[in-house]
Amino acid sequence: MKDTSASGPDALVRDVLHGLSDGRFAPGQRLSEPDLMALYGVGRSTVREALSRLAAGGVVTLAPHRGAQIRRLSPQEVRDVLRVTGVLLGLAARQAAEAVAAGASAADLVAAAQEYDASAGARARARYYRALTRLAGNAELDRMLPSLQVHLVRAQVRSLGGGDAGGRSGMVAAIAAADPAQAEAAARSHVATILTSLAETGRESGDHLDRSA
Amino acid sequence: MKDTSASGPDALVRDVLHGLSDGRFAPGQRLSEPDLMALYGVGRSTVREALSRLAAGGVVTLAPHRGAQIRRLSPQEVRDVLRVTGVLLGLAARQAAEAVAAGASAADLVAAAQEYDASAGARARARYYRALTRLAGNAELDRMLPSLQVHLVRAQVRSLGGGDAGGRSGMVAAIAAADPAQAEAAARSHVATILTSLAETGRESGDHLDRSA
DNA sequence: TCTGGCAAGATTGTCTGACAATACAACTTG
DNA sequence: CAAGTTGTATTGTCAGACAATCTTGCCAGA
Repeated sequence: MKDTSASGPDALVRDVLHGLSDGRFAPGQRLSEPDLMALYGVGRSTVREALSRLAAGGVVTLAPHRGAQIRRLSPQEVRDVLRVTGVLLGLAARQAAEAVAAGASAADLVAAAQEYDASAGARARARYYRALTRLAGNAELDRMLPSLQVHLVRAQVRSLGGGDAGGRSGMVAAIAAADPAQAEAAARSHVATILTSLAETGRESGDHLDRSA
Repeated sequence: MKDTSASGPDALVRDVLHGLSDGRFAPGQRLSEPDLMALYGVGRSTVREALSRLAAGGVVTLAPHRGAQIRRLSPQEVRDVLRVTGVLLGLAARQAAEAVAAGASAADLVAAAQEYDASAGARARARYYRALTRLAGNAELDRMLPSLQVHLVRAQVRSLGGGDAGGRSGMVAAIAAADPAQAEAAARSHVATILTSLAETGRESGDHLDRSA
């Protein structure tokens, strides 16, 4: 209903991801093929392809003969995702700093980071990450990072606001200063901070129970 | 032709992956849907689903209206893959060491590593990695590591034999000794060694020239 | 009343056939 | 020989169909 601009399955995938951000889709929700066919006005092939891609990206789980549902992350899995995110972000930061040391400009990244700090929107975040991975110039990272379902983490733990901009800005500063080791360390400690703050809020406010189907 | 044991698309995906190991499929090779239909005796839906999964895993590239072909990695991309592999392997080693420190047994991992050193076969390697990720206990890592196209790297650079068992054994030793930092460092230097040796052989024997578009 | 099994319905997995859209190849023509 | 045009092959998507499987509600018996 939102973007009908892209080609078939892509539009569906993107809309589900957007829907995750703005609350139209919730973790645990079932996605039956007939529903999606009616909702988007496409055939079963297209729905199936889109679900397949979402499953490959880890956004939905696809149990045989039981359909697809938006993946719900246990607190343990959230921690796992964040740890993986940490090292990959660390590598991205390191390679970005190396690129700056080799003469690349960090201007785009700095600008995107500032914009992200200011708006804290999904759009700004996407731009920020894109600037980072582009500066890092690692195609493989580019392929892996989105599949790290930051979407899901965010959708499930609302407490992750725009906070801790300090850790991020420290990382960006290290990149701009062309200090690979420092950049990687900053990225890791940034994610580690999120991890510990997450553990605290989880302890005091209880975990999220979503009213699923 | 090999495993017809699994359910439809899975069998196809696995056979293509196996074919990459034993040379039946080569990077750059085109995979047209009619051919695969005839080869495996399945319908287009199944072929399409399998290709979709392979593309999601980065094993094949899927250009619109131009079909699928097995992805060919440029030297640059090989380096990218290896760097990502390095940090992820490092995280796995770290978490495995943490698990050992928390009381888990590294016996399975040690056994699998020895077996791998002895046989250097694909089977042993798979078992070794599985033992490692299971010990690490990080579901996300488990999901990401296979999608790292180490298959492609191996298919493209033959020089990656069973060599450098030293780096691996050092890593396993650090895990067994429950030393997370050392385990991660060992994993990284292990992959770094592979990377530099790769750069050398590439320099002396000429790189793979892909007449790509 | 509660529990266990059973049947009906719903959903998915896969196949077949079809048509439009696009890319690649060969051919014609100036 | 070069440029444009046509033809063919392949892919993207739809529609319908059927078997396999899961889920749900119901019924019989203790």
